[in-house]
Amino acid sequence: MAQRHRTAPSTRATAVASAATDGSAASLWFDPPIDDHDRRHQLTRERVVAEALAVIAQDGVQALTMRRLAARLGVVPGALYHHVRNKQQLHDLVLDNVLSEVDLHLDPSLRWTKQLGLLGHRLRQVLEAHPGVAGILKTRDPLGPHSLALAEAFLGPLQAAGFHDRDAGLAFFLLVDYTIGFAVGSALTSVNEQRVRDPATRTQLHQFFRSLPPDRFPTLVALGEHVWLDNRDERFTAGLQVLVDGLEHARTSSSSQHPGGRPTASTPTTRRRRAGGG
Amino acid sequence: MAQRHRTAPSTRATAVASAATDGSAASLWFDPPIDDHDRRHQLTRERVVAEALAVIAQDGVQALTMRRLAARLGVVPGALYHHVRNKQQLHDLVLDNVLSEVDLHLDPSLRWTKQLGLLGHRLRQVLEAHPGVAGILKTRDPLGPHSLALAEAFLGPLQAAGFHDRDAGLAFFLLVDYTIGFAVGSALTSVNEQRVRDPATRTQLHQFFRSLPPDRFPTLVALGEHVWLDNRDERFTAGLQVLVDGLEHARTSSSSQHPGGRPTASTPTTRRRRAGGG
DNA sequence: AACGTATATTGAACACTGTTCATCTGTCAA
DNA sequence: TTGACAGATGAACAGTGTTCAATATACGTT
Repeated sequence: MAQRHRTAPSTRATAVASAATDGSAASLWFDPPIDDHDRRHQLTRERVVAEALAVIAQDGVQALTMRRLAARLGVVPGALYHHVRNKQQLHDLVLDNVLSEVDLHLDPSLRWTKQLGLLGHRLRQVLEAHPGVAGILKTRDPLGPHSLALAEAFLGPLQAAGFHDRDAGLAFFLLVDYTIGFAVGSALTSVNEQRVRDPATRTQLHQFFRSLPPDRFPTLVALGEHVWLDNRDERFTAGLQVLVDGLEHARTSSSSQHPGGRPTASTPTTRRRRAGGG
Repeated sequence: MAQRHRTAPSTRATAVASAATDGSAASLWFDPPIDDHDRRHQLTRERVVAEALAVIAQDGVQALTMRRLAARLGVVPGALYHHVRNKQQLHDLVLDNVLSEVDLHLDPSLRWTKQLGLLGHRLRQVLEAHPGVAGILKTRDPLGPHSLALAEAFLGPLQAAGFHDRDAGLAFFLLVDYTIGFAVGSALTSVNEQRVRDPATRTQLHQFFRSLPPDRFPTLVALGEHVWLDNRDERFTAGLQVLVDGLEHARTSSSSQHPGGRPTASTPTTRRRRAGGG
């Protein structure tokens, strides 16, 4: 009787994973308990990766442990290694899976600056939707298909805008380094993504900044601690805008005449107001 | 006889750490062997941190293990916990120690863009001199004194240049997020700092990029794999330059009239060349 | 229809990791 | 000389990633 509910072997095994929570009431009554028999093919790489994403979404990437993952799948830890070479590969798969969520479709009629800004925002949004996943980028090289597709999406508008090989590459890295650096979070200053929402952490930092000696950190104290915590969205948006503006400025000023030089020259007429005093 | 070589307690214990490899020949001859007696006060927090830095410099931050660190110090693992609360604090101490190497001195007569560029380069240089240490920033909040001093150093020229509170904060984050994001390395594309020098990795990536399907990644294949690996220095320099240019552009165009809006508006006269086709 | 094979899973183990704590010991002060 | 005390010890605990012989199962073949 265990044969009845076998799904078609060719379909994506994600269907198997969602079989228990299927909408049809029939499956609720007639599906045998999964734990009894038929333990043969219930584990798939997709199911492992999906559950890994669930663990990360629930308790962060540091909680993703082979044993815990195996326990959630109702399986012994060693069983995972038949579907995943090691934890590093699991990380790679999770990362590529997350990056696949980035919508790469672009309207070519938009300005290239707008297109790049859109991509940056989408990438950041996806990365921050899976807390901690961006941290994987620190350890692993993202050379999965979706990573490369993302790179292609960035490079397309740049090349179309007139950036040549080297300059397009540099601009691409600038955008991506910034976006990921931002998403990885806590870059020298901000607090970890997971902790930034914790009210205890916020009040703790509040007190911390109020206790700083103003003589050693005058500007820091003057600007206040809100710079640290508030408005992550605004921070990223403003930064990305400045960055794209800089790229546009670089494109218009340098027409790739200096192959080895800097792509942008300092503006000739530098009218500095209040440049002297404090 | 074990009393002779005790250094003055008030001096920085870094001197103790480098006593064995000191330049003076006298210490080489007259210093008694450390391992015999006098195990009483030979362990200090500074010695622990210094040895941790040595381990990181030698085998990377992942090789920094309490047991290994203890073994190198000729001590049992539990002994470390009398000088360091836990491994997180050890990371914090290491990080702050590294950041203390950043030279924060700036010539106020220089343009503010030049000052910020200098700081960015110095920060990156120090971070990449200690491979993997930048990765600590992913996990820990850098609120040590040297981190804050670094923030102060960035904020000073910005404020002097005319950036007001919020804008100065945003610009500061932009610079620091980018620099650290770059130093953390391997942002979506590049290879880990430690691996990028490995010739095997390079040829491996070379073959990998040559094997890519050109129909799916036309721009990627056209640009070639040299974009990935070559000239990290140039990548950072060009990116930082674009970034500072964008900041200057933002400062001159927006005179803080829009408190909630974007600091930079898109250029009104958009002359697009080759904007249509690919 | 029964058999043998291929294979996913098991259970246990190995070598690690960070961390704690009762115990011991060497040093300094009284 | 004695006491107190701070720091090092040794051992243990719980947890980590990973490997591997043995097992049990479903499938393809005969």
